[in-house]
Amino acid sequence: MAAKSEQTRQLVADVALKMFREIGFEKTTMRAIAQEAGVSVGNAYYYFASKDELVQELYVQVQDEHAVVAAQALEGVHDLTGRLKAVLHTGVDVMAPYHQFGSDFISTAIRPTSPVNPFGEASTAAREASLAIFRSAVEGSSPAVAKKLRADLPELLWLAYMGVALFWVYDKSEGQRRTRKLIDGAAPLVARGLSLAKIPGVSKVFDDVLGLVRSVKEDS
Amino acid sequence: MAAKSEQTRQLVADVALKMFREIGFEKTTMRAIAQEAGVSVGNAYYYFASKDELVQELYVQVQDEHAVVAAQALEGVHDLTGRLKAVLHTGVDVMAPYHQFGSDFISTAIRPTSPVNPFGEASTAAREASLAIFRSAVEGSSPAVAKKLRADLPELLWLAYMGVALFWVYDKSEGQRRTRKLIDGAAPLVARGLSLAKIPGVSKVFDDVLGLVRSVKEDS
DNA sequence: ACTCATTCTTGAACACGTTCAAAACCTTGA
DNA sequence: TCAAGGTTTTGAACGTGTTCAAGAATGAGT
Repeated sequence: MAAKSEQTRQLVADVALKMFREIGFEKTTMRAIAQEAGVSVGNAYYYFASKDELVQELYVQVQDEHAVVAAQALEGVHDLTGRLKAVLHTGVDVMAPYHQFGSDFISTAIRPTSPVNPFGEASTAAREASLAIFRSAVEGSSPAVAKKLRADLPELLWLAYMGVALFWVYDKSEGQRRTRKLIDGAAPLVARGLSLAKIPGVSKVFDDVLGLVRSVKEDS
Repeated sequence: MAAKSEQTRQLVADVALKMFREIGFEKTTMRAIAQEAGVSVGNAYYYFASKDELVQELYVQVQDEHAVVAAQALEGVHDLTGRLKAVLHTGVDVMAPYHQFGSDFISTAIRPTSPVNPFGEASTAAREASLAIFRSAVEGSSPAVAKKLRADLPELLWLAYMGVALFWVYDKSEGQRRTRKLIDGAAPLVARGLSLAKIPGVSKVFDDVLGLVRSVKEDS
């Protein structure tokens, strides 16, 4: 069976994630991971081409958990404000154990060549999963979001979520109180802002924003 | 005179910045800098506590140049759209020689403990200088920006500028065409969006946005 | 001119992420 | 049972950023 190989891989990943959580990114050296897992350094590299790939492992795991928890939190909530709050708060929830790790993570993730980069190739699956959460948050809301916004909104919200995550990393208040405050304040504002789309003067601006987003996105 | 010491410092900095520009961040090793400058590795570290501090040197220099060039470009331009474009385009201009270096720079800069972090302590001067540019762009515009927005707008625009810089780093189109497009599209939209503040329904939302920004900012 | 403290400079040494040739361990087929 | 071929594991070695004890150069006071 191929189980032995997979077992080693899992062992290394588990040990690494545990150490990331408990002592942070920098102190979790490849040598320390190997020693703690009872394998050689080279063996860890046989399964993970770089330390970054171990971070990627963490990223995927956190995203998966977010998908599950968010879906649960969305049940029975129908207004957009509530649905946004649900998705964002659960997002912060699943990241919480890694807060001290956050800055190193982002620093890694932001590099275009990193496997963890949320915009990059290697993270396509994780990004799609995350996008799907926002799509469901938007589509399931009643009263419904203006039709012309519905297509692009999930992506924009996801982008905003990246911003929230960035804010969270810098948030040194206890329990990241400020991030919670930001979410609670911003969610209703987004919902109200979107409802302004009915006002003729505003509608035009919205159209142009969407047009710009699309044109910049397509020209790649 | 203390000139000899300052001379060595400048030499190291100049060599480092030149190498950053020409061969990128990673290939510019501390050993290579030292060799090229004709000093020992330890000597470079006597003047710069870390490689990051050399990046900080670059950051400050680019900001200084931006201040000069932007002030020039603002002359004779009075509408907010034009002033925004001027500031943003010159910002991209001064960064241009470092585009390939950008991702490493941002990856360094985003770490809260880094001297280069634009939100951090060590960059206070550079950030203030950059903020001043946006303040002057807003204050000098006619027709004037709504009074209640005037205080907070520069900081928000600066934040948006950080976003533009991030976009620019990822922008692989030739000459960063897409970033230019984004600026040209976004500047008039911001101006038009702000003019909506007069509409009663919109005004309330604006107030709440500002309230949220302030409350999150103060609670630190 | 001669101290002596301060400033500047050196290069070996450390821990880190990463690589790689070699060894050890399977698994398969006869 | 054995040999062959593939998979997994090892640990020494490389280049990196960084540190530091030691030495050289400088300057101020006598």
